[in-house]
Amino acid sequence: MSEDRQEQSNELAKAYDPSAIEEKWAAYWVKERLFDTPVESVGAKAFTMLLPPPNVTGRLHMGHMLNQTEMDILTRWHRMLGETALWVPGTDHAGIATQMMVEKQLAAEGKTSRVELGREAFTERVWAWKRQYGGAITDQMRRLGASVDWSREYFTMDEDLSGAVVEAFVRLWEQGLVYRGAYIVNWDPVMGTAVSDLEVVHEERVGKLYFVRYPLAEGEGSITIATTRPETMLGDVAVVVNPTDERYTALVGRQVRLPLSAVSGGQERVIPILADEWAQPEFGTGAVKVTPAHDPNDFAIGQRHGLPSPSIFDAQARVSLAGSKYDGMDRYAAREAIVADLDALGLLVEVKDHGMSVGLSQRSGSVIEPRLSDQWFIKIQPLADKAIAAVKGGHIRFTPEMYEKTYFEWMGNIHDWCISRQLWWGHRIPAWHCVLCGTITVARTEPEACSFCGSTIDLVQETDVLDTWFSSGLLPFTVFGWPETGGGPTADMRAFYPTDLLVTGFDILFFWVARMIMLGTHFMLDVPMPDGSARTLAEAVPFREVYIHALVRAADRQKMSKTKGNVIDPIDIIGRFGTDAVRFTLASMASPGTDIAFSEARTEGYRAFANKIWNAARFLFMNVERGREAGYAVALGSQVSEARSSPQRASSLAGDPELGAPGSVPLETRWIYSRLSAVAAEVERALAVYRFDEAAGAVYQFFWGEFCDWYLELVKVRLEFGREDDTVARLTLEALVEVYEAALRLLSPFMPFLTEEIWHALYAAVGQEAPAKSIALTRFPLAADFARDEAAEASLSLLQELIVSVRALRKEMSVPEKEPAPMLVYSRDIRVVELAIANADTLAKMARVSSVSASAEALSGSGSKSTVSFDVRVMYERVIDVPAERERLTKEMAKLEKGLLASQRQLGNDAFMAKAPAHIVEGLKKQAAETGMLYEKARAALLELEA
RNA sequence: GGGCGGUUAGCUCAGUUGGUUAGAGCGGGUGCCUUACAAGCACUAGGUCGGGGGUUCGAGUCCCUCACUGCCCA
Repeated sequence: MSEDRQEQSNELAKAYDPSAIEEKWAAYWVKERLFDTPVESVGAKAFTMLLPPPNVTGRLHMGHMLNQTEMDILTRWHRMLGETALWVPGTDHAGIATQMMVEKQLAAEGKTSRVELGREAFTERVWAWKRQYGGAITDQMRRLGASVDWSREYFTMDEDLSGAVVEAFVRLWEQGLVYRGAYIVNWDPVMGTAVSDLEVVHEERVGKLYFVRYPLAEGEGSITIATTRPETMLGDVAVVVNPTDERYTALVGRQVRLPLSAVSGGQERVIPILADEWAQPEFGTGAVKVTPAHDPNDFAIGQRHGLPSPSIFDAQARVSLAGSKYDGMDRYAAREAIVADLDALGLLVEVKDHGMSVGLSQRSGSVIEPRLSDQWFIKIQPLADKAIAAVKGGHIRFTPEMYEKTYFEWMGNIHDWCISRQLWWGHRIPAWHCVLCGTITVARTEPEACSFCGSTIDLVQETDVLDTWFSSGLLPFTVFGWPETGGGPTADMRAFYPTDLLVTGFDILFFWVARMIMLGTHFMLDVPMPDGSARTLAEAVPFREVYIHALVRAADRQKMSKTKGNVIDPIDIIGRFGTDAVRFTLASMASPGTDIAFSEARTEGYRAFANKIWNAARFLFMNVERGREAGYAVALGSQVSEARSSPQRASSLAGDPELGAPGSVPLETRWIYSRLSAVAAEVERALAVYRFDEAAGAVYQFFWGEFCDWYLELVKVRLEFGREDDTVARLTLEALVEVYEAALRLLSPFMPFLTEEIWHALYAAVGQEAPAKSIALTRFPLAADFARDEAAEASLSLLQELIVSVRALRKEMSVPEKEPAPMLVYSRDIRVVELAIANADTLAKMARVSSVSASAEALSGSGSKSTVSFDVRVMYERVIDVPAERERLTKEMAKLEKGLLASQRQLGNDAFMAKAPAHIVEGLKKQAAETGMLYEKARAALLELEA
């Protein structure tokens, strides 16, 4: 057995090597199904989140990693608080992105195109691709250690989710909230589909503004119009001028001949000159052409004036005009040809450079062609109204709060949502066209007959599919089994809806967050509560809180992009520093509202932190082993130590007479428990408001700055085994292990791998069976688990001040590192002197002090240092560097004087004295007195130096 | 054009409802291979809080204004 334990305690390698431990635990968590959350397991409180589903074509990037790190920290934290923490993973079929990818693949392989393949074969091909490669991103998630419930993993085109999509669509249709019609939409000519407004990105470009003369149909004269798109003139139906524009008043009502519009050798078309508010007198010549089928504004003008809307482009944005010489030309080739022809005819007046905003397809990058076509829309206002009410009513809270403004801004100006896509990969719209009568029948399953004429043979299913965001907008309830069968909510819905929190980036605030709110409030209001009562808006929302995180940028604050070549691959960076270090970096840099400039230097620092944690464990194991050799067995979690249960003599500042005496709990142990309590409180406070940076900062500072830098050093003098009475050593060892174990739990949501590894090793080292399969299944440390001990904190900070003062003095006096020197201490508070004397061992170890003596009088001058609480002198012969010392003292005096004057000025201000709260005045008085005292001491020292 | 942010140490960022002498990490300087850790330890320097004005007993924090800068929407 002891040999076993020996092996166990040596289990930790000398150096921390993340790659050696992370994959092992990642696989273990998945294999053991530690984070599965069956509905039967739901306790009193559930904490539910949905993972923003990555595209099935996706590869993990830093944004995912930030998102998942934050969600995982929260999930692990809630789970450790004893709640049923459910985090649902899944992937999105990502219509356009996936179809585009497979098409590219087909092209690269030189195989037949999508069209040649045919719809059925093509979609089968996409499925095959999905089966083979679609798991890449979820595999990467597993590697990150994301504590999701893999048993609930979904894909948006799974059978049940697809069924829910059909149900949602049909209900919206039945409610009159879906309509179909010919409208101008954003057309992506590369993908050959309509896209929504949100999928169009605008880019500033320098184009040309062409001035073209249109001759009047009758009589002499012409009107010159300005356009950025001369090629669309083939579809012109009018010229408009502003009604107030006196230059053109006489021309309104007359007609022009449209140049180049003749087809098959016929006549040029004749179109009217009309007055319309939309024409801006200051733009170009003040006269503009109207092409209703290829410009949304022109379409509106056409509607106002009852004009026709001839389309002149096909789906690939090629001219489609039988008999025209431009027929079949690409839109840009047509532009060149038309401009050349106009020039030849003397109709091209001028060409100017012109800055303009060009709409590009988010996915394919092609220039959007506004196009008149038959599309399906959702009448959005009724949904938006509820979505606005949900946030206004406080049923959904945004963090940072300012995103509420953005949300309202968008919701207030929302347009109907074009939900149809002319793609093959996606949820096919459940509508059937009757070839006979043209009626559309929308149904849950293929209808037997036309709903209008009853024809049973000529029904053709709609070829369009739904916008990807339609199905993902339904996820908060479809993943829990909506639509309900039998009228009531499903068991999952009862337990998990509404979800508690959504963590996401602002880039999908409108795409996804807003749509979930609209669709969630719309559909879920109809689902009764578990007790049968009607559901209120507060319970219909898809989530109660939204936390919007920042963008991860490259170190130089540039946006990461493939073209710039500055993309940081998380898998690569994980390979170099370990997942825990990368997670910690992201968490500690995640302050709300600020983008993260990802810094490798920081990651390096947090790998060092991981290494620190690692080495602290090795120190611990070494001492556990030493204790065992001396006959002590450390027990973990089986007993509550004295210090943990109650602070001792909370009133005493210092000078505890029993300090260090047999049976008492040493000062630094009381202190570390108190600090542990404080840091647990801080972490809880910070995580509750999504301040990952503050939470991470707090555990970092505690572990490194307090536990390692002070506690581990301080206990070294206590851990002397084999004495006649080694109660102190035993108590200390026990506390050491207990505090460390608690610190591991505190750290584990942030650094799950490292803490898991050490936690198991720790139990092995003390020869106990771990109380859980994973540290993730233990309880999170709470402030109340450990006693705050103000007295111990005050005493220890005095001791720290003494140590730091002596170290600084030694350095100033160039005392050789290894040479101990005596110290003298003076204080008006006798307890301070007693504290120093009682802790002479500690001072010896920490500050190389050979002896501690009390001074009867104040100390100043060379070799001494004063603080508000004490004077201290290091006794050492040395040659004083007078100029250096003079400079230091002069500088110090200047600083003190400045502070002193500032506080005196304020204290002399009657208005301040009259109006400021008492504690501020008192504090300032105390500060002024202390500063004055230190100033006097510095002055005395300077005088002595000059003497 | 409309809207929302940001500007604090050499760099990257914190800084709660206005309150006592503005913090951290990295980087810099000096000294240490101190038996957990050189991926470490100790000590240390470094800031007119973008400019100007205002409110207040008191402003990094609130208001106005200017400059620079980023993002979203049209």
